Amino acid sequence: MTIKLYNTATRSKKIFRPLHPPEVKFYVCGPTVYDYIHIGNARVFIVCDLIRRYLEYRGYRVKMVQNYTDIDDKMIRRAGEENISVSELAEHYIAAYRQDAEALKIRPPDYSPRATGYIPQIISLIGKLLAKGLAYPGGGDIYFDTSRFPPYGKLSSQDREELMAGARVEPGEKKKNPLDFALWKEEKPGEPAWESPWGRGRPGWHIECSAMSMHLLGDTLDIHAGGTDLIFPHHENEVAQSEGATGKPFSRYWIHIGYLNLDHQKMSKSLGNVLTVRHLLKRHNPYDLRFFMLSAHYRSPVNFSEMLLEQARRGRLRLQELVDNLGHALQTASTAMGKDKKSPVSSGLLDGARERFVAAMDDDFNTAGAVAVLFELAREVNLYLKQEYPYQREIVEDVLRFYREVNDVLDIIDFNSSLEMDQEIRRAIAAREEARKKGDWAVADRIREELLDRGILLEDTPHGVRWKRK
RNA sequence: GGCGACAUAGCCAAGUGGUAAGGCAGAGGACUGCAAAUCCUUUACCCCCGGUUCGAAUCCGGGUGUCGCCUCCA
Repeated sequence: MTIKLYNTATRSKKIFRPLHPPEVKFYVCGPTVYDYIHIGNARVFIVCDLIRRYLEYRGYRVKMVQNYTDIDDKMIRRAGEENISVSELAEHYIAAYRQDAEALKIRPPDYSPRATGYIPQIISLIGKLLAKGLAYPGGGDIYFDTSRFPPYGKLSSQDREELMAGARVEPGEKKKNPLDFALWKEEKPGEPAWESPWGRGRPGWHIECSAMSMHLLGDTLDIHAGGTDLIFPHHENEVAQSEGATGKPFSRYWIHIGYLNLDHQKMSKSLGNVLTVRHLLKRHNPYDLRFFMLSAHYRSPVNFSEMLLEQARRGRLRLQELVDNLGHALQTASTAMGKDKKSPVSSGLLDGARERFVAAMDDDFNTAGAVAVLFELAREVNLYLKQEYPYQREIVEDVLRFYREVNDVLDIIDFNSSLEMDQEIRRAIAAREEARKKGDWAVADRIREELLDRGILLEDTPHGVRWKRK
């Protein structure tokens, strides 16, 4: 097993070696549940799910944790605007996230902790940092003292001095140093608060991830992932808190997923160009969205537009067609013994494709390369379907099995797209066949048109009529 | 200002030393009653200028351009 992955911490691609193979401890920074997730969020979650699936495909046992941030400034502000409690807001958007994720074929993680469910662990972690002199009280808040943690800035390759120069100092700050960040915030009127040894209050943003990941996965994770914008300060701060408290490496690998822009612009509330998954799924197929995401490398920034999605849709259709056609071929395939040695589809061809698929994916999850392999194989298989008849059941099944196998990882093809043959449609098709036999093209074409209007597309193959949803 | 990423055909996109995968769109052809699907053929001065090398899209230096982070944005 030689998967290579790019580690943000070392800025290089290295062979992946988890601490205790075959187990992989994988933590993903999940959504702040103050709104519906947008297409950019979706990219992160789709990619992380893909990484998990691929690691499992390669024999690892992945223990995956993805949190919900259900208490922070944005949550409080939003709840205030909607005039509901923070926990009501959280419940609503957690449920919404689950629906969206399921629609996008994102498998649920093994654990989905909420920050508010880990207050005791957070308090104990802060206590440890205070005891070690890495944190200090400022007013009723508790801050992490970045000056006491020399490696600060290592993950994001930032120099402390430079960071200091660029840092903004708010008036009325209770920090000693502009880079210090809040571990615990003193209670403010009307805001949720919990008891702690240093008064009522709530956790800062960064501490929750450290507390939850270490509690569920242990002091050292194998992989920690999130969007690139989390590198600094969020992940830098997590490293400081966690390694400061335990003295052990926090995560062996850091994976950061590139940004998704909308018409070359960052999505933002102020520009009013936020595209939610919910909105997109009304008009688009989830497989098309997934295929779009996976057609570029996860680290490169990608642009999103209706036109690009349409382009992706047509490409994906090629693979979908292939699988549909194979399903159709299976209906007439013979069970003749022994494979035709001269067949363009030999088991060697499939093994070769699998090898190249794995090689691409092993190389830092090169999904674009992996998909290309599927296209190349598709051409060979189409050639077989075109030239060899009757089809041999064993060959058709082998190919289908292969696509099913890789699709367990990528999930870009719908294997349940064939539908029940409706009585009425069956009759219309039979009537059309009758007309065609008589050479009555006008009637045949009219029936085809009528079915097309109803979304049924007919294809006259040399081996019988096929129909599918348009 | 600091840190970092990226620049490959009309479009999307792989490719880290040996004269450029794959997809979309386009053109031509085959198949078809016509379609659809499919197959075949076809489309690249790899941003610019230097350097290293027998040889560079790929390494090094410089430039230009786009973008991200440094503001609790995925």
